[in-house]
Amino acid sequence: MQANLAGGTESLTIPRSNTLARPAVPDPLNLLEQFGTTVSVLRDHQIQPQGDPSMYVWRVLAGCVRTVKLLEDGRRHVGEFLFPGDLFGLGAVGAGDLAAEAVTDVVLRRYKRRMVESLAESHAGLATRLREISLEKLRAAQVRLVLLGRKTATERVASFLEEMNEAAGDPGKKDLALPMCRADIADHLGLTVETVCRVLAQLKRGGVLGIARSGVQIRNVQALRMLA
Amino acid sequence: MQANLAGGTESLTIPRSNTLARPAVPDPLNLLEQFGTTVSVLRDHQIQPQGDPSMYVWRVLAGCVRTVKLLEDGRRHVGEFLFPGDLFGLGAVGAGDLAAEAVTDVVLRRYKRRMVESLAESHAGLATRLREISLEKLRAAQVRLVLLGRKTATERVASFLEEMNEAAGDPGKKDLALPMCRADIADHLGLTVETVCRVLAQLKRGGVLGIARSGVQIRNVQALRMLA
DNA sequence: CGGACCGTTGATAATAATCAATTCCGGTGG
DNA sequence: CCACCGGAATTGATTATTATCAACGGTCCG
Repeated sequence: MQANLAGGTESLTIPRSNTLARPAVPDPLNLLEQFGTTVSVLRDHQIQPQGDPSMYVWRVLAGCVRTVKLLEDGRRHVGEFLFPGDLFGLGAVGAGDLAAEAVTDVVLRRYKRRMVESLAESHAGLATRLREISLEKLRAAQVRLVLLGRKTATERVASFLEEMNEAAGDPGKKDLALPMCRADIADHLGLTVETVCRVLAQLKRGGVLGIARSGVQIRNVQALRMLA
Repeated sequence: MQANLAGGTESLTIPRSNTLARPAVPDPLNLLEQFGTTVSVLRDHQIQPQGDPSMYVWRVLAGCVRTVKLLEDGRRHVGEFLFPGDLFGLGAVGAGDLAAEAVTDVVLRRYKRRMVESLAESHAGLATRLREISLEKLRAAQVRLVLLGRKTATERVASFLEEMNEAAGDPGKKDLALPMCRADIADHLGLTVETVCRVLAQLKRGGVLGIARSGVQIRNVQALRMLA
């Protein structure tokens, strides 16, 4: 299970910006572009191993990435799902000794950490932007701490679907693709696969969702928000 | 429940550094010092309310602070405990719409957010330091996500005690003061007060701990580490 | 067409929550 | 200084939620 490198594929659309709208102003992250390398990784293959000193910072161009921590006894934790536009590996792969793996076939842009850091030293705008991103991730982590610490299984699943739906943008569309498998979702929410299935089934019975193999149809946005 | 301001109390020792050793080099955080105001807050009083736009960045000089999120239905989550030397409020009070409250009587140093940010713009060293701190908090949050998502009650309590013990420094001393009440610990670990008590009692029966009202004595460091 | 893997559903067990007393301190006022 | 009050801590009994164990169905892929 190693990363599969590939050249080519230079320009790709990046539909999802991981912070708020930022219209005309050029994103300081673009400063990195010229120093990046494009890398492709096949589905379920590892991008960066757990416990690595993490020489690189990555940006997702296409596909979906998960960060994973495997405990000694086999328990697994999925930290976050990353989509096009998202950065990871800023601090020990999103911080905390996690591995990064491709959920789907993935195209990534890779930057040398040293280079990113020296560039940030000399360019205040970039440094600020990186700090913003870290804080945004911190904020997200805090929200998830509440989720894992105090929410029920149903609330967790509902919150997850909401989050994925917002990440997908397109507020009109109610067909939500879920590229990750149930086990990934379970390990992300601190539940078991079975519980995730049961909650989904229950939401379906309640008319809130339609369920397909790799996605859901949101039939009642209101109800979902109430539950989350 | 409002913050009680107080002048005076200019210089205090700050025993705990919130990152790794940093010997002769002057900490860029000291740049902020001249712009800070010292504030005292009484035990259990609020330092900053939940949902505040958070005009200030704070540093703990003495005492213990908790960040708290109260859900609509009364469920409570304690984000982190902060000790002398620790910074909070960098992004919406440690990020994520949390309130900050004094666990004990507390002395704080307060800095205007705008000032911190403009200073960071012009001083790369400070910007880097702030980014380091954010990443350190992010790392800690990731570890806690695994804890809340995948660990048992016993593992959570053991991990918590270890963490507090390390934070307290002084690796020789085995008497660990716990300034926060059981409810704070429970809400930090995603458990109930009763479960925390029961786990502590069980650890005591196993000879791992001695228990006092506001602290524990660690009798078997090995065992505690195993459990965590 | 077959097989493996993922998802789903069912039955049972375990962990932690909830409900309910009771005890233990710490602080206060007599 | 001591008795009392009140909140926090502890312990016990029971319940609820979710995990675990097990079986089955469907679908995608070779």
